[in-house]
Amino acid sequence: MTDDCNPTKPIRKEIILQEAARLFRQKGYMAATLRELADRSGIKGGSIYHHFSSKQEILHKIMAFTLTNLFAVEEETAGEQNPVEKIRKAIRFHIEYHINNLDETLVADTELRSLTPENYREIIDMRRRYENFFIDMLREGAEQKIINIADVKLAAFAILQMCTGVSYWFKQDGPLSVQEIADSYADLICWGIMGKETSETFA
Amino acid sequence: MTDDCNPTKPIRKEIILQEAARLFRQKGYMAATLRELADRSGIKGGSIYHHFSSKQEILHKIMAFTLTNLFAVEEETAGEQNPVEKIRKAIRFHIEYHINNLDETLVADTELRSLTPENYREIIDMRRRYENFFIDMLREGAEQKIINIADVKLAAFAILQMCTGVSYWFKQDGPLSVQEIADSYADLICWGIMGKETSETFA
DNA sequence: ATATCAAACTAACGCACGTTAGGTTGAACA
DNA sequence: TGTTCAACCTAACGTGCGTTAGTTTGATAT
Repeated sequence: MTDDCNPTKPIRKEIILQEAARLFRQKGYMAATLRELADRSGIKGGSIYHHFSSKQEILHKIMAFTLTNLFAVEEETAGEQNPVEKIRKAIRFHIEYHINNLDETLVADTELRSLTPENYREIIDMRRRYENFFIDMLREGAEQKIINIADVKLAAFAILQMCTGVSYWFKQDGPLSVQEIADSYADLICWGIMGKETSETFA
Repeated sequence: MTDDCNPTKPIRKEIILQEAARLFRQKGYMAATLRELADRSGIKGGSIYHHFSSKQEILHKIMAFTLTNLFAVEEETAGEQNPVEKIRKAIRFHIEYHINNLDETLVADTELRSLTPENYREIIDMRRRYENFFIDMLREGAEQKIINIADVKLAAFAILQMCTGVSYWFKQDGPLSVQEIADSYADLICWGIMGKETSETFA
């Protein structure tokens, strides 16, 4: 009987997934080759197929894993009654997860068109469920007259697009911490460029 | 002497560019083949090379053309003194151009990594100039204490990301007009989800 | 010691791609 | 009528890709 906790056993598979996310992010799924992926993972080209049945499976695994993790936003915000505070928490979680998983989240966001029809349907469904969670939060706030936007669906798309965008420009050696960025985004979304204090001061 | 205004003369080249933007948007630059592009343009595969020297040149033309047109935002907002109104005008122009040129703008936004190094340098420079225009507008507003954001660069990235995102979800048969969408985005960016009236009412 | 099996290797397959060379067409001009 | 030339076609080229088949390796279990 082998030791299930043997750390060398399932590691190669995870290295491949991690390197695949990095490579797919840099070059795009189509331009990335399995030979380069194998090289970065420390094995030869054909050996990828001992761990995965196809290039497509690797992409699908990355995207499904990422979206599954993002659904933790539901537990993360479960206790919050105030709609605005709930949205703030969700935004913070979304941004922090994206910054902590730059490669995977960017791939999940940009490579939908590289999925086979079946995989596409599965992933787009998960995406829609995730979007709907944000739409529902906004709708709740709008019904309670706490937030004031004309079209909750449009606002949800706009907000998610904005927040997901950190994966594009964030660099590890930047001056801002993850929390600072997440808070800046949450403030911007809640109060706009006019800011909370400004709005109150002016009125 | 031929008629320079002959409408059949330069048309094929523009058809190819237009179909290329559509095709690149749908499948991505790498996954798009010149044979399918030719087919959609009404000619055979090799004939593309009578109009363009390479697939790469087609991509570069689309991106350079799009970014050049976006710089019209400078003239569009030139007369405006109030920083917030200037930003509103810029946002409206950005969004309207994106909606009116969905394919080209999305390609220009997502295919940077498919450019050769030289083309990449050229396009990324144009992009940075465009981003700087927005950063400068925000800085102006911040210096005049009219807008209230901690990090103008971060805010500019976030705003542009949000606005560029319309190219991803906009459908021609949707219920909202271009102006309604542009105004909703401008309001969201200026006042946040709390809205202008709400902020003033609460204070 | 021997058998087993996951993990890796090597070498090749068929295919589709970007690109090229050379030929065909048909309208414009002399 | 004959010449020219842009626009397009056909057929092929070399390349590099995802994938596969068969083999080697080395640790573990009997």
